[in-house]
Formats: sequence, structure tokens, C-alpha cells
Amino acid sequence: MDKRITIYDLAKKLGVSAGTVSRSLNDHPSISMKTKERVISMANELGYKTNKFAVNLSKQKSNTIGVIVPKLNSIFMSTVLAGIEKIANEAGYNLIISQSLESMEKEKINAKTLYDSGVDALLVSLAYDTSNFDHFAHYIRNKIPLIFIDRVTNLPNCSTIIINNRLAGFEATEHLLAHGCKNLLYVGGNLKRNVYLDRLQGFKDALEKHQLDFDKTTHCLVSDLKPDDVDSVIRYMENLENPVDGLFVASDNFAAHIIKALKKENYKIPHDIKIVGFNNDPISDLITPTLTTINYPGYEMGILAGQSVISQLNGSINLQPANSITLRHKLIVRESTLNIFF
Amino acid sequence: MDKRITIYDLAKKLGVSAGTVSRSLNDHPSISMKTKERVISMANELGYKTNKFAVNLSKQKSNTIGVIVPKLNSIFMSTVLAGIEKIANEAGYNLIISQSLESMEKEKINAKTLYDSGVDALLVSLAYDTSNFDHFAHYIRNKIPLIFIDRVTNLPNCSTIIINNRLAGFEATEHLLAHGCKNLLYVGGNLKRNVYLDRLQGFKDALEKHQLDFDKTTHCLVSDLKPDDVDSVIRYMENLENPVDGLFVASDNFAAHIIKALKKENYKIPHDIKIVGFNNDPISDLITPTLTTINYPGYEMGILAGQSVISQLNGSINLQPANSITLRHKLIVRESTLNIFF
DNA sequence: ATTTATTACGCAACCGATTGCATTAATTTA
DNA sequence: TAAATTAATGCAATCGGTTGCGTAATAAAT
Repeated sequence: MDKRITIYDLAKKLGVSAGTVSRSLNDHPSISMKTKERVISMANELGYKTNKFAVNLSKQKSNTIGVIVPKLNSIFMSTVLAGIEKIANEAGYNLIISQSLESMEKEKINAKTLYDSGVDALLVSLAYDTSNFDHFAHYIRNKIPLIFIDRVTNLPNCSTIIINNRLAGFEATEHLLAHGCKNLLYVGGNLKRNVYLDRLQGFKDALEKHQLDFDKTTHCLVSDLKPDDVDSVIRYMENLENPVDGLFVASDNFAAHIIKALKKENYKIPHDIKIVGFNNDPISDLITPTLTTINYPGYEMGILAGQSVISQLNGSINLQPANSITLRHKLIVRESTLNIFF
Repeated sequence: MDKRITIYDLAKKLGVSAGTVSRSLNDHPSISMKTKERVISMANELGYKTNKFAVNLSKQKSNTIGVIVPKLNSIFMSTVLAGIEKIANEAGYNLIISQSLESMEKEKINAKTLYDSGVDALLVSLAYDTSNFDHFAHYIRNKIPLIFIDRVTNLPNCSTIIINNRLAGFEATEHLLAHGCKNLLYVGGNLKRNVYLDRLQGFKDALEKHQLDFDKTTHCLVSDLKPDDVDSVIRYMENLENPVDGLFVASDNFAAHIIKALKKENYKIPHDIKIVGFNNDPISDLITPTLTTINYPGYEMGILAGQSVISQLNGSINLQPANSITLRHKLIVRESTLNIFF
């Protein structure tokens, strides 16, 4: 009873050819209005649904965009995705989402799977430890749009959507210095990733500007930014010769955990240590003290990434082959860097 | 130069038929080991990739599972998704994810889109205001597995993955009562949604057990649980005749916002008001005071939902046509309900 | 050695569209 | 009115696999 109606069924009923039905349904100019109307009304009457599988096969495209993110369950990433999804959806594309779980190996597998399943474009935010990019070669070779978001790399003909992490890192650091901090520490993730490397660079820039020297063993700590790693950070801080009084953490979430741990150790924040986070994660405004941070426009990044793919797919706005969109960030000052004690 | 190799190319090279190639590649029993090996090695040599579009068309299935969630950018939902993705991925399925943005209309559209794009199964967590379920009729009629997660409804032949919200609500409420609260307030979302309704029911159960009467105008507040709605909650509380001393909020995130607002109004928590949240969202352990809550196994729900679809798709474990999996929840006691003042 | 099972493979229809090209019908132009 | 355009439609190949059924080749049974 629920047999699927095909264009052939329609064609037979209407006494026309399948080609005519197809063209009518796609509003092809070479079909008369009259036939189009007949076809369409018959299609409605019979409850015709186009079979996407057949369309995909004959057009060799899937109307689907692949996405690889490190983890789905992070506020930032899911916010980016929300933005991408909105645009893709409006443009009639589906999103196939997969997570690399911060592992290059899984990222490779996902890239291959998505390629094989015929996505029309791929959006990627790189895993923590990805150091080789061969798994994207297929895409580039076959001119499948490939766009990197936030955690990016520079590949030929690939767009990137980022913020100016270096400048943001600089501003965060300067803010600490301006509030009287003397012994700064940067806590970030794997320096293979632009986001962490660039923020560190900005951190250095600020030190240099203020004629402070940078020593990578005492001013920079690379962590995987997972809650469990907090203890080691605290220990590291306590073993430093000069006690840290200004902390720049490349993730709000991790900063929140650090703050909790520091409070437990009886540090007063911001009195003893001032802290700047990164992301403007909702959590930053809910913890005590509220966290000074860099606002990071995840949703907008998603929107832009979405628009960028769509326009590449439609070939409408033919953006420069390889372009990079940099979004505006903003320092949000909150209690964790206040000078007054409250 | 990157022309795709098809089974016909392989067939020609090997001097066999396309059917044989196809069967070899799929490890069909009626093909000799020798030919299989020849085919496979030639396939590797020539870099053959199966064209999913063609497979989809001839098999009339897409190896894709559709998911509709209210919002991607919520910790709980993205955690559920992470679980689903893991299982789906391992089983060789892709995930097409879409968000209803808490609107029934969008949910309808998404359901239709996913249906049209031929998903093999659909996982749904209902939007805030969904009150009609006709948009799922196609799935049921065509026996496409349909599974509801967390925010569920009872449809014929559809599985549900839930927790016992009523019991959890009961336990949360009893906990407040056991800690001396006299004037309780339940703050939850739309009562159309089982999660909020059931928790309220549990809340009532507890009151009843302790011979307290329940008045729906003073003991229950329905909110959309968005940060902006906090003010109205505070105002509501302040206008009550008997000041609330025990608050059960059906969402950690919203509870966190309420706590922040209450602190600003100089309420002491837990001294003046004790609070229990719901979800065991990471935030609950980072705010001050830390929040007593109900642990809510999002990841496991995702895993189970994934396993449930897969097994239905494989027809392997033929679960009862309509079954419901209830996961274990757990009350996590933290500072927001402590009796000692610290 | 001949018949009977088995095993291995080929043939060709099918899945449901799309699309270049040929053909017919309707309109203009000469 | 015949010839030349133009508009509307049909034909059939194509996309790249899958699969039921038939047959040839090989192995086992008599």
C-alpha cells in the first residue's frame, strides 16, 4: 500500500515520458507550463517523493556536508555546530557529523568514511595531536571544498575560519600585566594546534613589549586541558621559584577547574592570582569569582563556515580559492582579574 | 586522472563479470577463494572505491541514521550525541544530525527532510512544545526504526531510552525535606514533556508522603529554563507568602543561574535556601556552592540508543517491538543542600 | 565412465532518477 | 503557403552497484 511512486508511474499515468516528468518536477525551462502543472498536480495527488538515492547516483552528489570535530560534547564545539547546522539546513543540505575524539587516527578514519560516503564538502576542526594532513589529500585532489574551523592548518585551496589568537593572547596577557601581575604563566594545549601556539605567541609578544623575558620552562605549561590534569598544574605552580600571580589559561573550562583547585589550596583569587581564560564559555560567568576571558564567537564561526561551504558549493560567490576569515574577539573583564578585593 | 574505478573496470581487467566482482567484494559464499583474492588485490591495486550512491540506490538504504535534538549546544545533548556517534560509527553508520531548536515546526521539517533523504532509522529527543506526533507517522508506517531519547512520547512500536524521572524527582525532593526544608518550590519546563512532568510528579509524591499539601500555584513554577528567565523566577519567589527554603530545579544550568541571582540578592545558600538541580552537568561541581543534583547518564543514554537502533537495523537482537530502557540515576549530594554552614 | 551434486560464475534486469540529442509540433518569417 | 525557427517532448544511455536465476565447470557418487 505504501509502494513508492516513481517518475515512471507518473509518466505512465500522464501518458508522457519519464524525462518529461523529471524535467517538469525540476522546473526545466523547456517544458510547457501546462504539462508542468499536470505533472505536479499528479505528483501531489499520488504522493510522489523523489528518491534521493537515485538523484545522488545520477548527479554524483549527496547534498550532504561532512563535519569532523574533536568532541561533540564541548560547549564551544556544539555551539559552532549549531551555527553550521542552521545554515546547512536552510540551504537544503544535511550534516553528517563525526568526532575524532582528539585522535588523529580517528580523524583519518572519519575523513575516509565521509569521503567514501560522498559528502559534497568537509568542515574540520583538527584533533589535538594531528600532525599529518594526508588524509585530506583526496578532498583537495578532487576539489571537494574543505574548510577548517578554529583549529586549522594551512592547506592549498582550503579556507579557514579563525580568530586572531595571537592578538587575543596578547590582549589577555597585557590585561594581566596592566593589573599588576609580575609572574605570568601561560597554560595551553598542544602547540601543534594553532590556537594554543598563537595564544602563546601573543603571550610572548606582551612580555616582550613590557621588557619581561620569557622562559619556556617557567612561563609556559602545556597541558591536555582535561580536568584530571589540574593537579599537575597546581603542583607545577607550587614548584616554581617565583610564585605565579597571573595566569592565562587557554580554556575557560580548564580555568574553572584550576580556580576551584586553587581556592581549595586557599589561594585568594584575584588577590593572590589573577586569571584570564579563553572562550567566554557560559561557565565563565557562573563560577566564583567570575572569569575574565576572551569572547570567542563560536556560533558565528559556525554560521560563517556554513555560508562559506554553501557558497563554494553553489559556485555563486566564488571566493578566492584559499581565503581565511578572521572573526572579531573581545576581552571580557570580570572578577578574576579585579584589583579591588571584595 | 582521478577517474573513479568501477566494478566494471575491475571486471574487464580480470576477465570476469561485474556480478562476480561485486560478490567477491562483498565476500559472497558462492565465489571461490581464488577469484575473491584476485578481485580484491586488483581492487586495491587500482584503488577501487565502492560508490555509496549506487549501493544506496540498489539496496534502498543509506547506512545513515537521522537524529533530531532540541539543541546541539547543550552539554547534555551533545554528550548523548557523543555516545550515539560512537556506536553508530563503530557499526559503520553515519549520523545526520539536525536540531529542532525547541520548535515543533522545525522538528516537523527535520523529520520530513530526514525521511526524504532516506535515513535508515531516526532518533529523537522531542522539542519543548511538540504536542502532535503526526510527523513521525511515515516512519512508523514504513517500519523505519524510531527511537525516542530522554524527552519521549509513547508511540506504537517505538522504543524509548529514559531515566525514571518521577523517582528521581521524588528522591531530590525527599532529600530537601530530609534536610529540613519546609517550603518547597519546583521549577521545571513545559509539562508537555515527560521529563518535567514526571519530575513534578515525583515532587508531589514526596510532599504527599510527608503529608504536605501541594498547591500548583505556589509550589510549582513552569519556566522555559533560559538564563533570561531567572529574573522572573526570583520575582516569583519573592512574591510568595511563605519564603521558599528548598528549591528543586529541573536543570543544573538553570539552577546555576538561579544561584547566582540569589547570591546577588544576598540569599545564603544553602543556609537560607537549599537547592537541588538535575543532570549533573559539569557546571554543578564548579559553581559555589557546588550543586546537589541528579546524575543523568547522557553518554550511556546515547550508547544505548545507538545500540538499540543498530540491533533493530540488523534485526539481530529482535527486541520486543516496543520496549523502553530505563537507566539508573543517582542523587549526588553537594554543598547546596548541606546543613552545616561553612 | 556416466550420472548426479556442488561449486563457481555469467547474464541481465533492476534501483530511480538525469540529460544530451533527436524528433515532432507549434509559431514565425519570407 | 512553403520554409525556417523555436518550443515541447520523447528516446535511450548513464550513474555503479546488487541479485535472482540459469549454466558451465568441477567434484563426488554410482
